[in-house]
This record gives sequence, structure tokens and C-alpha cells, in this order.
Amino acid sequence: MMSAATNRKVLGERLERLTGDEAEGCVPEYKALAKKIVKAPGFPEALRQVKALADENRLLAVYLLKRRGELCACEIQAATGLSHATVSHHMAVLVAARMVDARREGKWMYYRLKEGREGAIP
Amino acid sequence: MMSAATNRKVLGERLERLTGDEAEGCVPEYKALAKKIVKAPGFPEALRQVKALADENRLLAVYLLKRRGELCACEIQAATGLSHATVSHHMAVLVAARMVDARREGKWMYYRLKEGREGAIP
DNA sequence: ACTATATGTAGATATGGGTCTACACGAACC
DNA sequence: GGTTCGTGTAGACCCATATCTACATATAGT
Repeated sequence: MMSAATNRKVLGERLERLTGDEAEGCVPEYKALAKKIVKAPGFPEALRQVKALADENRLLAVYLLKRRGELCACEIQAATGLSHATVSHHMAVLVAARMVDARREGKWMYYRLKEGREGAIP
Repeated sequence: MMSAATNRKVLGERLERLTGDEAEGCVPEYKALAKKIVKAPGFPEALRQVKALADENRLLAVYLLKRRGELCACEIQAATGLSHATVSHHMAVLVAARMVDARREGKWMYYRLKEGREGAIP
């Protein structure tokens, strides 16, 4: 790992070129910028969203919903070949990430894409 | 786990309502639809993309690049506080997912967002 | 009421992936 | 040429999480 002093020097030059500011203590400055981004309200929400989609079976479920509009849990189970417990878990993740709305009708749970979230689907 | 026969019956009714087709052997039909989606050319690409973004430090790096335009590896290291090895690994993942372009200049590696991929960033 | 069905929940397990240390490699500088 | 510096690679470690098997709950049908 490079020394902290060297790192500070290199980053100082970079930061100077970018911003024209003083190069003093630029490592904390980078950390501060990172902290600012991470603490922004949109960041945790966006992270949960992409994490929710970052699973093969969940992404498949989302594409199935996009195509069919609304599906019950057992249909997703049939499509994915997973156990019903795993499907329930995956759909809960998608609901928690506000990607999917769940609706109960008697014994059946129906899922559909949340309105206005199609843009988040690659 | 529910029996296959029961599942077939329920799914048959659902599929009948949706498509008006015969309900015979609908479980394989769901599996076939899933296979069609997964085997489509866009699916593995999309999955790699969301997986590349589904890490706190990688998403932070992407936002840093979005804001600063171009950064060298040691800047991302300073911002994230990770070891240089971990940063190298993360950036390789982003490059493999075609989210980031890498450019070597002497000792330094510069990274920037790939053109036209801002839309994929939540 | 009783049974079957559809789904949720809890706990156990296992696989994936994020992280680090250690080493390697090329480029710049003396 | 030797040294320092920035980065990549390899391997190990460890934690998050995807998955399953039970068990629980609620609804529908008889």
C-alpha cells in the first residue's frame, strides 16, 4: 500500500488541476465528497434498487411482470423453478425496494411492477 | 411444497384467463417463457450491469465519475478508503460490465463513465 | 369442522463475492 | 541500473445472502 504522504501529494496535484484549489489535505477532501454522496437521500434508495435487481431470478421476475402485467406467486414459482419460500423471499426484496407492488386476493398474492419504475429496469 | 398436479391446475386457470389458450401443460409453458427471457441477448448483459452497480463502493465510484468526469485509481482509493487491490477489482468489474472506460497514461489509470451509460445509473 | 391449498416465517446451510495481504510488473526518476 | 511509485494479479479469509426444509397461518371448498 502506498504511503499516506505520497498519496496526498499525488492527489493534491490532481485535485489542483480539477478545481484550482489548494492541495492541502486533499485526501480528507475526497473522503468528504464521498461521504456527501453516500449520505445524500438518493443513494441508499438507489443502492437498494440495484441490489434488488442484481439477482438472476429477481431480474427474471421483473421481466416476467413487465411482460405479463400481473402474476401470482405460484406463477413466478413455476417460471423460476424455485421453492415457494425462495420466491416469497425474492418478492419481499423487490417490494422492499419499491420496485413491485403486492396485492392479496384470497389465497393468492398478486405482484405487479410499481408505477413509473419501468425506467429503472435495464 | 405443493404437488405438481395441483400447481398445474391452478396455473392452467391463470394462463387460460391471460391468454385464452388451452391450459394443458402450462408449467412447462411458464418455464419456456422464463427460458426465452433468460436466453435473450439482453438479459445476461443487463444482469451484469445491475450486478456491477449493486455494491456500495462501486456505486459510489460511478457517482464520483459522474460528478468529476474522470478520476485516477488512487483518487477512487482515497474517496472509498479501500485498499488499492480492492479498488482495482471493483473498477475491473465496472469495465467488464461496460459501464466504465479505462485509459492508461504512464503510471496512472484513468477511469470515466462509458458514453451513453448515464441512463443506466439510478 | 375439516381438509387442502397458497403463501409467509424461521432456522440451517452453502455458495458467492468483497476485502485484504503478498507478490509481480511497468513506468518514471535519481 | 537501482529505486520508488502506481497499479494489476493471486490466493486466502470472511461475511452477506440465496436457497432449502420444516413449521405456521389463512383462505377456500366439502
